Amino acid sequence: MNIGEAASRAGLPAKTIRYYEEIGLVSPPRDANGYRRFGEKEVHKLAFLARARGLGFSIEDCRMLLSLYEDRARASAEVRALAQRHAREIDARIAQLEQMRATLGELIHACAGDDRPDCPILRDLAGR
Amino acid sequence: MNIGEAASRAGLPAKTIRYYEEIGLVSPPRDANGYRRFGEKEVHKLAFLARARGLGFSIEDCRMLLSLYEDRARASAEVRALAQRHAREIDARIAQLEQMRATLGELIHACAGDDRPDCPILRDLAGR
DNA sequence: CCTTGACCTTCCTATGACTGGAACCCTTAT
DNA sequence: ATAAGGGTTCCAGTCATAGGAAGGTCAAGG
Repeated sequence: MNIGEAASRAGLPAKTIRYYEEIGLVSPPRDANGYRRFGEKEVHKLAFLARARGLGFSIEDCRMLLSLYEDRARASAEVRALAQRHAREIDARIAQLEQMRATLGELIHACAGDDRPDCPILRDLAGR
Repeated sequence: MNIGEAASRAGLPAKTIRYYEEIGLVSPPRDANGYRRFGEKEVHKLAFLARARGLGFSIEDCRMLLSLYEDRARASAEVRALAQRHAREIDARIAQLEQMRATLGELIHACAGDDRPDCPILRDLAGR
């Protein structure tokens, strides 16, 4: 199948698939006309990537996960460690966003939000 | 004062301040030797930017906030609306990260993480 | 006076993970 | 013959910086 069908089956834009080829995540063979040819295996790999990216793994993590996936002898501990490291990063990002959100919430709460110019949000930004 | 001191007072890298000048967020005058000269007002503005960025506002939001800040007649409602829009975006990002985190947590939980090759994480990524 | 070291300047490149667009080729149907 | 709807490459842009090279400026010390 061509890139368009592979894209819709894997749930990735064709552009992204070309990019993944460029950085060596996939290497579909070419037809005589130069078109990339995708088999089930490649589509499966692309879907794997789409899901891993959907879970927020970086491209380099995905590269690692793919190679672990293709290594039938690897220990699940390695995958688990990678996932745990990633989970901790997500936790940190959530914590940071929640901190922001809390501050923002206080400011919004304190601001009358009417047509008068006094604004605690700007007052806070201007210097606490 | 020169850029170095302005940077440490505002809590921003000098590189970032040059960038902010490039995109028109600040316009410090120059000394005869070509050095940027920062007064209290500019440093204050930079600190304002640092705090707004720290709350996750985009550069364009910051530009807006700055111009609202400098408009003594603006209604606080406008600032409040901007902050609320931003808060909703943060909420959405938190929700997305929490969704990821939950899935990841389940997978990690299901994975023995030992030296055997069977791994629910990879099995899930490979296709549910 | 000269040098040293800490500043400052501009300009160019890179990041991550794509996205958009131009210019051009291939295939199929009308 | 042509038009539509694929495909191809290559270049530029995104966001908000960070890193580094090459060179100008300044105050202090020998």
